[in-house]
Amino acid sequence: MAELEKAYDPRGVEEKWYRHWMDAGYFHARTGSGKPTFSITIPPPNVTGSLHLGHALCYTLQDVLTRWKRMQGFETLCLPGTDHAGIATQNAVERELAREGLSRHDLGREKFLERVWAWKEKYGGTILEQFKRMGYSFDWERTRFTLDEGYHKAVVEHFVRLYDDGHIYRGERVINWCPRCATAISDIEIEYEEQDGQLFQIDYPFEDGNGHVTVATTRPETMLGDTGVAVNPSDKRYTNVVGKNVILPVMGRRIPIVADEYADPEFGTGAVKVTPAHDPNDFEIGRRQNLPAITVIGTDAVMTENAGKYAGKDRYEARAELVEELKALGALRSVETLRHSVNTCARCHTVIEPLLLEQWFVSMPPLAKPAADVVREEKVKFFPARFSKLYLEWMDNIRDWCISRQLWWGHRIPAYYCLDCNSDKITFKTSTGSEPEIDWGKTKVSDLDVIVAREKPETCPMCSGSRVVQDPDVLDTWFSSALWTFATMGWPEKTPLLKEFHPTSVLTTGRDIIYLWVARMIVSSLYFLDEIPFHDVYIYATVQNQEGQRMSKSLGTGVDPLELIDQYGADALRFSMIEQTGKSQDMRFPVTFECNNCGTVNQSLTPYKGECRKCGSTDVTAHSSRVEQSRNFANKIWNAARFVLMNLKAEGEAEKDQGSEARERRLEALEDRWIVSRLNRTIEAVNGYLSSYDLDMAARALHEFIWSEYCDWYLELVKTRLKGEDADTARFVLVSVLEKTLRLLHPMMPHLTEEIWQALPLDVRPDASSIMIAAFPESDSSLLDESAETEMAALQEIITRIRNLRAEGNIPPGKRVNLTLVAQNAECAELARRNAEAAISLARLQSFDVVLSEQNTDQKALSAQVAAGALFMPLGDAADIEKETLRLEKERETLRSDLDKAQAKLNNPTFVDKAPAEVVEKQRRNIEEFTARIAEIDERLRLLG
RNA sequence: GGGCGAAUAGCUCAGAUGGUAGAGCGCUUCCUUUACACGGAAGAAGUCACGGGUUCAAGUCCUGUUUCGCCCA
Repeated sequence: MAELEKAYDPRGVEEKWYRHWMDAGYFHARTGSGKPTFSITIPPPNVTGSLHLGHALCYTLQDVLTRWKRMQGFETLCLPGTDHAGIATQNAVERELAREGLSRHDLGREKFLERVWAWKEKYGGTILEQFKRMGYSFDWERTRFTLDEGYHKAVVEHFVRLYDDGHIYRGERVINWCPRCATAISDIEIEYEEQDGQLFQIDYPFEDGNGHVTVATTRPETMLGDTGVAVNPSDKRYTNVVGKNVILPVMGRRIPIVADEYADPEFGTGAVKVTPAHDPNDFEIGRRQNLPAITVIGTDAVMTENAGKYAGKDRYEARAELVEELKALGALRSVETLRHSVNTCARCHTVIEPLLLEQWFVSMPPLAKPAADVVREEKVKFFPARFSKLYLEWMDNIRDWCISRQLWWGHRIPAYYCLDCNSDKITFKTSTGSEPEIDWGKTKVSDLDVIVAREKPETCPMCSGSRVVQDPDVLDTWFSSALWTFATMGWPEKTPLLKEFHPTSVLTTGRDIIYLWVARMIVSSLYFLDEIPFHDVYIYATVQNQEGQRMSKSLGTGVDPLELIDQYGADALRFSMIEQTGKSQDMRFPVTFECNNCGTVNQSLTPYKGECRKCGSTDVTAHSSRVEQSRNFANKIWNAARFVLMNLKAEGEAEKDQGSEARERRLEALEDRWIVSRLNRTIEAVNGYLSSYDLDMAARALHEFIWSEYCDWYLELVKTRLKGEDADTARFVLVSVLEKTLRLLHPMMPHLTEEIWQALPLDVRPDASSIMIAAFPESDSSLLDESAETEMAALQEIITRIRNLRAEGNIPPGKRVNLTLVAQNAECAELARRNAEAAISLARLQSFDVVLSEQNTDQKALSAQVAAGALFMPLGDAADIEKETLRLEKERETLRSDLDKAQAKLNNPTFVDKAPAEVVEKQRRNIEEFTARIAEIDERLRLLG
């Protein structure tokens, strides 16, 4: 066994063990093992992604659960993968093209897709490689990508079956259009942003010239497409104008006033302009009232030819000019500034343009019902539970889902059109090439005869012609992610993997994608497999920076965990994140970066590159007091292990023992019984907390046990014994507790625990080639020892109080002093005598006298009360009488106040009457104790004179 | 406008089922003692956001208010 370094250095160690685990195939889940299974399909990060602390938390939690279950003997699958992320990835590649002065249209669909695949091959694996540095035990042999061949088959199957079952339809709706991304997006991919805007009130004159109605809008340019004005049927003000016409200013179009419930009499003037082509609500009004829809803004956010003289102008330019014109016409009644929420694209924050376009939709309500029920019936459980309410509210008010995207990167919709059968309904571009190119913008797809098929038809089933083209759109990325738990396992094939590992055990994810993803996975799994996709949904905390901003690439607040790993090690990062995850709290995780080149200190680096924001140097050091704290913890464990190993080595060879459990039960020494009892309580706590996803509590329990009990007390208590006759037992307990603790800690700090564990003598370890496949400890209640814990607490109090007296008395650390305990009773005296050696050693005493009554007490002494009695530390002339007097008086003061409070309670008849007997009894004991202590102090003060 | 969460030591946070508030960092004093200075010992520090209520007893339960964050419309 090599000599361990004085301080733990994670570098090298982490890499070494990770490679070892990979080579040994420990991460790989086997089918047919017959063991109970535990499975996770990790939320696939975007292929465009690079790791930030939010990911680090999410996947660390999953790795902890996975490692824990694996050690418990489950056949464990943690399946990794990435998501093709339609818009994000296409954007990234388009940006790259733009730097070459090209657009995707310059390349054409096929060439562009080649570029994206090349880009994916180059950068798409980055985040997975970063996961390896975190130590995640994912089954890399089963890594999936949402666009790989088998997965695509599943997506097509998904679409075709839903279509055949009548759940997918084409339709014209006002959808959310992002002019910058040039695609439709779903309702939940828009974000509301508070912006300063203006509210315009515009007069629409009656066609008969008698007055006008006033409407209000924040988007005046849409008025060019108005085809009506709606008022509430119950609104008395407008009863007699319903059915009359007004003249749309500027356009001069005659439009009717209609009665519709949508108009809110309380809001504004009670009359609303109706623009069916540019507002989803207006679209509904238009349908009900038979109003035409006139599109005045195009997909490029430029006014169309229907916008009259504003045709060809940008939407904002048109707005400004139109407002001027209305002003000149006297139709502009008022303008007020208004802070209102504006819909923006969640990806690029461009203001969304609601447009009337033809899209593919999934009709959600019938699908959502069973998915809501499984949560209501707690077949799928949320942790924390309150998130199920959020889920149910959304599911119960579900709307149809727009699934087509006008992108090239993604799963192309498996819908085909025969050019011959539809020749009269298709508009062709005037193309010079031989192949006729369809102008999809001018072709009304819903008029075409459609063939939805798993594979492209060779010939048209109607006319047997071979000129068949595929729908140009691709599917929403979430449409494919919805299959993640089972498509990754081979669905639609009935694979053994699917049979054994689905439903998965738990989904760990952020609350921001409960709707986007969690809900849709439940829907799909129920629909296609008739089973839930996962039993539990564990929603984890959002990681924020010092200012409470969410960590995100686009905000520039993302912190690359690898910077922290370089500085502190992966185990330290893992542990510090786990220990800080709360149930309800978001998690602030401040990190500062110091540039070693220019000295700049700030809280972020250049996104993606990890460069100093000022000088661009990559020689940057990350600092985080949180991670540092866990690094210190790792070092503490390392050194405790070093101490244990040194002492084993001193004997020449390890302890041989027959059945450590049996030996644990025969322990006699207080500290042995105590530490074994505490360990078993910790094991119980850790298993319990992990079961309920309270990983932070589990981490805290381990931290407390290892540092404050094993290191601070057990190691110290055992030191003298290691030199004596009982060294053998001491060594046994020392090493067996350490060994179990390492296994208990392994899921959180995998590398460190493996490194130490492998250094332990073989005969103190379970029979396993790696700690990661050794059994996870189970609590043994027969080893819990209440009396040892009580006695130890008394001993700890005595030692702490003596140390306190030493500090008060300014006694040099090396100086041994005499000490007397006047014991409360014979039992306490016995306890103290039993543990005299420990007290002498840990409190550095010359002598420790235990007596039953105060006799010949040196007048000049410091004193303190403990549960077992009163401690006296004679100081002779060295005592600082004045200081001690002051201290005693202060203590007496506190005691009196405590006494008064206890007395007041007991004087209250209702308290004595109603409070539980034990609570009343405790107050009685308090009074006795406080009174005795005060008397004691009075006596001391008298002696001190 | 509706919903959810948060407010506890200088900072960041813990505090099942109500019974006199805890940790880490920071701070003060002492210590390089043979596992660890990435350490040890001791210590100071809190009207538990605010107002009502329930209760013998409220950081904890109920209710209202304020501030902050997030979600939905």
